[in-house]
Amino acid sequence: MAYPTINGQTRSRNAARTKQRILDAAEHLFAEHGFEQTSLADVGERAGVSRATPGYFFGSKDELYQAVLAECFAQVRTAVQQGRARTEASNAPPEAILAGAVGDYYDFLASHPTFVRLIEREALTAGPLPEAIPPRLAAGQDALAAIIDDLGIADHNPDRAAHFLVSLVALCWFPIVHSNTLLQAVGLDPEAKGFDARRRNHVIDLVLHGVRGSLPVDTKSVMPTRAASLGDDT
Amino acid sequence: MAYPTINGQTRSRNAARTKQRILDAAEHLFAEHGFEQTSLADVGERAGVSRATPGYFFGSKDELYQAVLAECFAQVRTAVQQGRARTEASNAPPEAILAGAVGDYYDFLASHPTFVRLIEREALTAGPLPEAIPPRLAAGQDALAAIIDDLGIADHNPDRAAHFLVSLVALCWFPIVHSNTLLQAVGLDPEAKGFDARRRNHVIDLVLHGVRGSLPVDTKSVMPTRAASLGDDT
DNA sequence: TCTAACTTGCTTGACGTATAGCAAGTGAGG
DNA sequence: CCTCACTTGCTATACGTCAAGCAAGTTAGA
Repeated sequence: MAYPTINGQTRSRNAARTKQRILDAAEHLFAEHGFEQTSLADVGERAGVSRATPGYFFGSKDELYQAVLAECFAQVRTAVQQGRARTEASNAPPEAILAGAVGDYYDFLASHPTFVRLIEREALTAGPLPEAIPPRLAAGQDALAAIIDDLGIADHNPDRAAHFLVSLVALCWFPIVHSNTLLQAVGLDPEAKGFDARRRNHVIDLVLHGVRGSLPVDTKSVMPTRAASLGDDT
Repeated sequence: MAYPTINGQTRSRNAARTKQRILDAAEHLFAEHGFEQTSLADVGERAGVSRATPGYFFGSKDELYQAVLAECFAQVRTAVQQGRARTEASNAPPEAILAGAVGDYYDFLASHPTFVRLIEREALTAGPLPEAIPPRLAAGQDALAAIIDDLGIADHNPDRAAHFLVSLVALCWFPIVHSNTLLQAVGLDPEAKGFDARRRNHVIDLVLHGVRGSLPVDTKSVMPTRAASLGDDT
């Protein structure tokens, strides 16, 4: 009668595991329904624990959210750092490197839709009004700055580089957020086989042509190796 | 002590005006804080009426939201139609037309940030899970489809056109939603003088180069979205 | 090795607050 | 005076948080 569980068995006690389960459940629910729209009870239910356990481990709902965000940003940072390390080790021509980076970024986002949704909500919460910013936003801002720093941008030619970076992110990001609205409305199915490959190539095309101006670009020599190998994704 | 107001004066009663004020207040608050995070009391306060007046005029919170959405989409539709009419009247070359359309679209979004935020929230609410879709989404889907139709897309070569349209929207859309996160992180200030002009040129550049680069032989055929379909659509 | 004392993991109950919606009231203007 | 425009009062519900409690696990001492 102690720890009633799904099948009536007594559950083993394991703080680390439970904490991680709560974190995972929270990440999914926050991404899917937003912060205010997910209750701690929801999180507990999805994690297979009781109402109050999320609060027990994380103190408050806000702190749980912070923890989720932190974990997400940590993922991105390691991904960015890995990508950068690989780039530095390669002797490929700049265009190939750029194409590879764009492709990698696209693949990362496409395989982490919950992250994208989470950040998108974050961006909307950080409204243009100079209201007192909820403390849960600070972490995100800092992490974002760190990532930008990891990318090694912001040194030379800030404005033009910045616009390109924004465009690049936008092109990869947007179809994920709007997969159920705009994409559907224009007849694109993100679930379709090969969609990600086509979209990725389209983005790379746009960015390379943009970077090169009107100069012709040999697209094929620039394709990342992964473009052909990936049929579908997670 | 019936209708206490800001200055203690008796207020005149005017249903239409009050309704519009409530609608405006709701649009702003929904866009700024999201649906769940704005209470009817907030709307009432901002509109200068009492707690329950929004409910009195619109029945329920959901219906108020629907009304807000409907008004927003109506705005977009008229803007799209006006733009299209102007395009049809012009004899400019396809590239100029495309550039003009992109610029118009950018300007519209830049001057309607609440609309952008509203739709962005909507897109996030329409999660990938096949849950029962809230009725408030239906209006958006319909209006969006109508707009696509107005633009005369989806005729020939739907996939390429669709991807270009998505990219175009993404490039204009993204900086508005992420003005306080990514843009700030990369050192771009959307409030700075001339930012919109620079961004708009950047977007037009990217799109034009992309269009030109992807099908270098025949420029006109690359823009069926705009140039070839102006006269006909379903 | 047995067990009693103690710690940690987790649950249930309770309380305060926010809020959507309803119902009854009240005043203005035709 | 009567209807419409609008208000205040009330209720039900949902949720975050706190506190008490209990069981599983751990350590210390015989």
